[in-house]
Amino acid sequence: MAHPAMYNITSDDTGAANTNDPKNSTVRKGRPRSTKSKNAILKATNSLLLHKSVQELSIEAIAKKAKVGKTTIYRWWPNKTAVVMDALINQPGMQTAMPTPKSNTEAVSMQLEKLIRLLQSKNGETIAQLFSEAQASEESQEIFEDSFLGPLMDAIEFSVTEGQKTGEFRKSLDSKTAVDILCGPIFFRLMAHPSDFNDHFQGDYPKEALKLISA
Amino acid sequence: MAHPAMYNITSDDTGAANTNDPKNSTVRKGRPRSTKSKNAILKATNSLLLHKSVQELSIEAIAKKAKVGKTTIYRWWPNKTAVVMDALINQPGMQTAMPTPKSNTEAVSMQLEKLIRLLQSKNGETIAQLFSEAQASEESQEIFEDSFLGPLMDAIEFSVTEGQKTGEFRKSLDSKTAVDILCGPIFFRLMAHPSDFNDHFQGDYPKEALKLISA
Amino acid sequence: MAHPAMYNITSDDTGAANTNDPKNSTVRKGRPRSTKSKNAILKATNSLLLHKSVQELSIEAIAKKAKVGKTTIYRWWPNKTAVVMDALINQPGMQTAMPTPKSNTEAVSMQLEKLIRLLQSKNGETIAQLFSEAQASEESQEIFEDSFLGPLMDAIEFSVTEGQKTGEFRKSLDSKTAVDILCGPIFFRLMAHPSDFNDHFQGDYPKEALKLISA
Amino acid sequence: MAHPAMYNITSDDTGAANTNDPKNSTVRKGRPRSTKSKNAILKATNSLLLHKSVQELSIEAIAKKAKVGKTTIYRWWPNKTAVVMDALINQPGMQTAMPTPKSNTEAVSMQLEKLIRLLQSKNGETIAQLFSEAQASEESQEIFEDSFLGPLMDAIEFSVTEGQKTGEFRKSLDSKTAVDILCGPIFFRLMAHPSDFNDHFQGDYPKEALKLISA
DNA sequence: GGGTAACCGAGACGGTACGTCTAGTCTTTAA
DNA sequence: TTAAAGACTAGACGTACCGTCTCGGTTACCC
Repeated sequence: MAHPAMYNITSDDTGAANTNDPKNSTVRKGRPRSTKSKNAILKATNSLLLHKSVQELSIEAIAKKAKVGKTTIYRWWPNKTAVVMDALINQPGMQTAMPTPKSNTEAVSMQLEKLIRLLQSKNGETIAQLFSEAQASEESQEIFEDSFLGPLMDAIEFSVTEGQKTGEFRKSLDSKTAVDILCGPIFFRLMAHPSDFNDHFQGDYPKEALKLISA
Repeated sequence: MAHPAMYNITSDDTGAANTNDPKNSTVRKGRPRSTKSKNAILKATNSLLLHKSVQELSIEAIAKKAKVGKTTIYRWWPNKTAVVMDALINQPGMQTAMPTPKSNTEAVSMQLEKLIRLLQSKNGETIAQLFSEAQASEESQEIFEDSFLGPLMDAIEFSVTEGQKTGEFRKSLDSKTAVDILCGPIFFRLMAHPSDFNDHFQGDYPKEALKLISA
Repeated sequence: MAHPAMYNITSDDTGAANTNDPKNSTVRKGRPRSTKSKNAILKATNSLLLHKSVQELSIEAIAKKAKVGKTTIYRWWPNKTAVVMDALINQPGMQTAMPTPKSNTEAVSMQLEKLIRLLQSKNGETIAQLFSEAQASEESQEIFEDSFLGPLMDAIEFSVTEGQKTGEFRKSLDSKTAVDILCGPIFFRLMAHPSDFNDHFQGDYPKEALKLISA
Repeated sequence: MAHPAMYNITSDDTGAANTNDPKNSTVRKGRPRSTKSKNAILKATNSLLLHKSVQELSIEAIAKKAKVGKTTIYRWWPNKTAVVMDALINQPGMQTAMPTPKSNTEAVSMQLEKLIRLLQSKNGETIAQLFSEAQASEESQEIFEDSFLGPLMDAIEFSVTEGQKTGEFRKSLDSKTAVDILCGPIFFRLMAHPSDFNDHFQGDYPKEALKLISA
């Protein structure tokens, strides 16, 4: 992963390296990355996503809208998926914290509900499209996994294994399979029947899903 | 759906209209569709899919490989998804019949096993890519739904509702949700962790899945 | 020139062969040429020429407008130039006879006036475009020469040589050069400054031109 | 005339704008036009014209031969006519200067001879084809007029009016008509009887033509 | 304060593929 | 045999983006 900024989620790439610590081994010479340009790019991307699908989006259009050179985009993100991923994550109200749960059952339930809520928003469509982009290229796959799917699944898997230890969930299930059983139907419905997604999944599914894995 | 051949699956479009029945109101005038070209196109598509993803595939490349004019492709299929879908379905050994099951439980089990087997082959990747293409355009979505996903899901849903009537499966589950619960994890793993797909899903999943919906 | 109808001007190709004389050695078997189609093609061509240039015109468009198969056109005319040439000539009021002139001077004058009148009509533009088409292909060149330019120039050349014999025109000029001198400026202005064509050429030019060659 | 380079003849478009004058309001941003590509395109065009007519020539073929993207051609020239015109003019030995004439009669004679010499070369055919292209489209017409025909005719017209003032040429002729009379026959023979062009026109015509307008 | 280095915008570059168009040919049924 | 209909191969059209490059300029750090 040679890209300098690694398109990672929350870090403020800019300026961080140019601290006043003269011993910092990663002192950056030259003109620092422009926060203005970065923000313009992410903002333009989000704006374009309101009317276009990820697939319809072009780097060229983003650059034009953001009044930025194409090279500036390519310098910091390896491909479209990375830009969109970053734009998505940097939306306001994206990193809402969860209240600490009382049990692992409650934890999983809350996590599923959060996921469903996320996918029901306008962003749901975009995420489905990113998931799709990921099928086309190894590189996009990795980004989607690292930035979105991985953390999400890891958190759920953690709660599941914990719940298995406490006896809340049955141990016969492989924890990874359990996560597939919990999350699979959600993504599947999102992608296969997007119009039905909101209808039935609202409050019902998490409860139902928990039954599937509870002891 | 204005396309003449409607990219439908098994029908032999050619010659069928020019029967000996002179009263046939749909007598086709003009030169009939060339079976040779049709086959060349489907064959070329399958051949190219061995080394390329659906997204990398281009109509131009298919036309070149099949020694066919681009217009001939555009005349009969509305887009790439349709061509690939058709090519996939017209592969040898694609329409294998299933033995009649003894119970609805067995029926669902067999259907899931068949699906998993299908997705484990080289075609699995292609299907995942078609599913992805479907996210990008309404038109592709429709084709994928009509030609692949719809029939498959309908068959499973039928077995599920039958099983609910006989008491094999619990009635608390909406039949559509049940299908999502059965199929979702399969597709999810295929797309999210393709490398793990073969490992764990072989024989285990269908049994496990059945537990989820059985009474 | 293997084309059966030879796209020649005035002959009524149709029916002529299928006379009632059974001993006619050139009896045509099979379905006779359709006069209806022929007329439809020529009419469609003329109609399309009202809004399009010869270059913009396509065989396909003519066939469609005339409700005729493309093959029917290709069977009887070798190319677009031939069709347009034929359509032009078969327009009503195209073969107006000239009154017999009193002198060769008058003959040439009348011929030039007729030519100018012809080129001033809507057909003038079309003729310029046919002249242009002729530059692109040998075949079109031949058709334009045989059907339009040749006869016209021959007639003028005849009058010129006659006039040279009678002493009306000076003999120092090669008769072919004389024709170039008489006609060249007309065509040149038509093609180089079409907008100025009508203005100055109306009645002036023939008189002026005659001075150039008169003894 | 929105095209940046205006396909004009002799100017060296490249770099010219980036002079050392810092106040130059037309500072060129971005990567400058590639002289290499420009030359490759013109060279390829000339090379292809040796074996093809202008009409047979395709932008695609030029791009391929010049190893250049099609867009690079479309960026700088509005159409095929413009490219060919530019290629023609940028040939070596195209802008040969004329010796200063002693009289207007001599001037016109020299101009006509130069024109005939030009049209007798391989370029003659190409020019006839460009003249033809110009009949088909308004845009091409303008380019041909501005780049070739206009300057040529203006120069001759100037000599004619001068000659009329000095009494060398008769004043009864409108100067524009005079130019048509001088040049028309040349172009007419070139286009109507290209095979006869070289034979008769060599040295005879200019003298003959001058008689037509001399006092 | 001059030098060096990485950044920035703008936009041209070689390419690939798009979906449309037309050419001229071929293959069928009907007249 | 010709006509009509329309499918066929072939290939150019002009456009849109791709990811790279090449300019003139800017903004930091370093000596």
